[in-house]
Amino acid sequence: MLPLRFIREHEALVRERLSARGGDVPLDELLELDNRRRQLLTRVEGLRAARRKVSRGIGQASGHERESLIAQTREVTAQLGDCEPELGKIQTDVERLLLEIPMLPHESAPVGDADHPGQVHFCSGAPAPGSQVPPHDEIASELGILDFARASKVAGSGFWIFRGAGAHLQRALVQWMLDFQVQEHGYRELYLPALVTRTAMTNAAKLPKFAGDSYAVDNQRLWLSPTAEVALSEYHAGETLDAAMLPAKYVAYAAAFRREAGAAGVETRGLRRVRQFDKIELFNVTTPDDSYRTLERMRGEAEAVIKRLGLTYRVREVPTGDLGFAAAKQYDLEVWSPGAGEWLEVSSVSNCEAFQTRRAGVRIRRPGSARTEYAHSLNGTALGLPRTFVALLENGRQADGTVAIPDVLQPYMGHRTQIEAEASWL
RNA sequence: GGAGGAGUCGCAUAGUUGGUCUAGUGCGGCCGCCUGCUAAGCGGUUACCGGGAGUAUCCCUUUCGGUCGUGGGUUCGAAUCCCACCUCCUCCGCCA
Repeated sequence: MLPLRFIREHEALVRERLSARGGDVPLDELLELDNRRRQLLTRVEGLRAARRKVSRGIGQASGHERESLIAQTREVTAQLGDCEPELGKIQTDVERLLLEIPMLPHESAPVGDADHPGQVHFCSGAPAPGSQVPPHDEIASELGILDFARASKVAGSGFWIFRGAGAHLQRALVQWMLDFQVQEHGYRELYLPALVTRTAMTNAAKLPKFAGDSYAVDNQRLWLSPTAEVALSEYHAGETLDAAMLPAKYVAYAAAFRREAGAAGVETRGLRRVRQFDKIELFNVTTPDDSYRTLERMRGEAEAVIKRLGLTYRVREVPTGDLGFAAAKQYDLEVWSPGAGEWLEVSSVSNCEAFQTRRAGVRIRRPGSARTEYAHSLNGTALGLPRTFVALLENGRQADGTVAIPDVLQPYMGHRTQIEAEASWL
């Protein structure tokens, strides 16, 4: 969240930056409440100070003097009773509104609405036109490695079951992607809980705004993690980190759960939009002056995965109207799906600056300095598994119907070079 | 799931007949003094959030309020009493 004082003191800037995002933000209501809050607070604090001053003498006093002092504080307490409840309500409301205000877009983020394609930053090569590749779900069912019908019996719509080489290929992807980030880019691997607290969800800025997009459990006390980013951003909550040890680089393999309410149709066919999917998440904690350099580095670390898999891809510099709630700047990485004839987002890399760390209380202290400041946090996918799987099937499909396995994955697949049709399954 | 115990300013602790707690002490950290060097010693300092004021753009100074796991309650007044919840520890039960 944004600091209230910053909003108050830089109202024009905040208005301008938020308008680049579009959408309604309750800024007027917030500022009005804050004004009232400060008036009341000054009054309440004055009364409390007066009460404390008198109250301190009661211990030593006795007799009439004591009675008189108690009567005085009783009077002050009565006055407090008139304004403290209102102050409490206002503070609750201010807090609630503050949570609804998104991160300010960075000045370098291209201005535009959600339908704006953004700026295509880099393209590894134009997709081959007029391709005859069937969509991934057809390829997969020919091979017998993917089963939607049975998955819907088990869990309803939005799920799938991998069989045989399909399951193996996903496992290989997970293993390789983790090893790659650890070995090539110096990441530390974490394994995280799939259930996260309401507090973690709120601090990561997934609540209250996006409550409807996630699954709640145990009377909303816990939530099924919609992304490993939630657990990762809470990992250092309440800690003051040594700035000399930064950046902290974490990689985690985790399932992500999303309700995807109302999503159905051609665009969601097959594996493209599902309610449970695996991904490899990158997360960095940095000093404020290093976060934009880190953003570029992380984009490169995610791109490297796509390159090694030999996929056609592009990088979108996400326009202000399409930024994530907590993101000041964001890159989306998209791979080409020849079967569907469209770009599929397989990664999103964001700099959230201090938006999450302020909520979670992640601070840093620089060597030799007594004071602390908020760290910056960045998250990125590298990569989302199902859509990567789609692209691998469609790009790797060979004339005989088999699918070539990328070189980097072969060691993880028992040195097989291709996937053939699975035989003898029930 | 059941029964006990515990949560205090980085760490360790003191603090329960409610008011001299403006939370003490030790360790660690930081600054300084002393000192061929180091160690020891001596002195000082040591959290976070928020309001006000200050020739101060979130730094700083000062003042006030809040924070003793979290949230309520009792009271003129709560670290201290009561209730709920959270976390950890011990034991029992159950379980991959």
